[in-house]
Amino acid sequence: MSDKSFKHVSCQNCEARKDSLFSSFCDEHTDTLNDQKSCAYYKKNQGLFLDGSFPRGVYCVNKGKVKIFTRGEEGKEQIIHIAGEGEIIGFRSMFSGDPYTVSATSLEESNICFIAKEDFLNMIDTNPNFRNGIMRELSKELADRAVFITNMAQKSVRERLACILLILKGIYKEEEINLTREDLANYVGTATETLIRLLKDFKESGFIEIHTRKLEIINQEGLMKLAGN
Amino acid sequence: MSDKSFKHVSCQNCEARKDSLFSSFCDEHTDTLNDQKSCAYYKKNQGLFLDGSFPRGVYCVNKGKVKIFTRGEEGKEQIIHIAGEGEIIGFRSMFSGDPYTVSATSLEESNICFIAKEDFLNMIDTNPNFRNGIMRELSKELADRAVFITNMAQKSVRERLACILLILKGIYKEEEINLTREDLANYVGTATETLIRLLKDFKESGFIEIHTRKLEIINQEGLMKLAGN
DNA sequence: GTTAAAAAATGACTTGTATCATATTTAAAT
DNA sequence: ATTTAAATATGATACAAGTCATTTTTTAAC
Repeated sequence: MSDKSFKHVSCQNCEARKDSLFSSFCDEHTDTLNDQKSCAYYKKNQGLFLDGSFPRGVYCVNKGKVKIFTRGEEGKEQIIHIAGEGEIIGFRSMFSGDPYTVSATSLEESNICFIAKEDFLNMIDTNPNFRNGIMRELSKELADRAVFITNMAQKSVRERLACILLILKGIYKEEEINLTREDLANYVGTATETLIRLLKDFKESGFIEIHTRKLEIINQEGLMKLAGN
Repeated sequence: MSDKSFKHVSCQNCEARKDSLFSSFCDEHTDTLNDQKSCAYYKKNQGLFLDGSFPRGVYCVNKGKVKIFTRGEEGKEQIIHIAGEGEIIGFRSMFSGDPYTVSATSLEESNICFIAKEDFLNMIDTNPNFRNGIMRELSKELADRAVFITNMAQKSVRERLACILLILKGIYKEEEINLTREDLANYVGTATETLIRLLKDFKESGFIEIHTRKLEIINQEGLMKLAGN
């Protein structure tokens, strides 16, 4: 609604920071971060950055959700990751000097802060703790993507949907999962029609409840068994 | 053959180092590296490390090829990457303290050096150039894996085989591609039988020549067109 | 050189999932 | 409230690719 109300968040009191790579910052570093960051409101489906453009800095999600995706040959999206509160976005591209290889778009009304490239790189250089956190995060994501590749190669769409719903449960926590069928299909890696049929099936099997667009997981155990990892 | 003949390679004269992240090392650093590294011969299909075990250091390929893979639910391998000369293997796990999430096995007779974790981490801490190289490499691989995921989700097996053959061309250079049909299938993410049928088809279409087990690409243009990225 | 084992190849069959067409519901706009 | 557009849902059909069974070829072992 009111853009203004969203705009000014202080890093010192930021709830999201506690779950972020900035959580280890001392008071002094936090003050500096707060001075350097700018904060912006994003409405639903607003782009943060586009594949091919050059990175000017990193983004940190204060509130909301952001999809990270690539586009295949015919322009079809493949969602690689959905970032929630506390996640830093786009730092992979900080180190290479190359343009973005993925795009990022808000999935709902979001409040997202921005840190300029030079400030971010300066943090990396001067704060070994932070740097280690970033490297750990890069490694973790690399591992996640190896699993993702393996799931794509070896699991059925049905199994992959179970996997993704569990991942989404971790992101949406107590909230209901709120994605278009198309986005969900583009995350699972299937056709929208197939996804819709499977959701119906999952509902009838008692795994989920469907509240119009929103999904609620009601049998996590069952999904885990189906997902198989 | 003779294990001994393989064993002692000096970093100073190492051809592979020129294509590696160690290429920027000054003479002094190279001498230190040479003192710290140990060198070992691996016969074909010998494991370097296994998923689940704890990393003690990193490996650097002097000669040969190494497959990096995960295992899916029923134990089927999914090859994530094939490392050639000059590549450093297993550094992702250095930063997290977690066990390996992938396994690594030599694909042919190989000569592979080893650098202990503490020595490697010390290089990272004291050599900003090297550290930046490592971070750039982590980022690059992250980007590669996003593309891999998208290809898995959106391309046909036929298209994926074309992609993988082009990647292998980049790794094997002028050598013929020398992988078992099973390994190749586990890279493309398909059944071995399907892969064999497609290879025959590619041969009949004039894309490749098959010399028993070894593959030679004779129409790179055609494969690129088929692969579509 | 002969034998045994592993890898590669081929055939027959089945099925999961994509595609295209169309209908219905929900959300947005006037 | 009505209209329009977007999202969701369902049905019918086709085919890429998996699975299982069997044969042939290659490699390794003795």
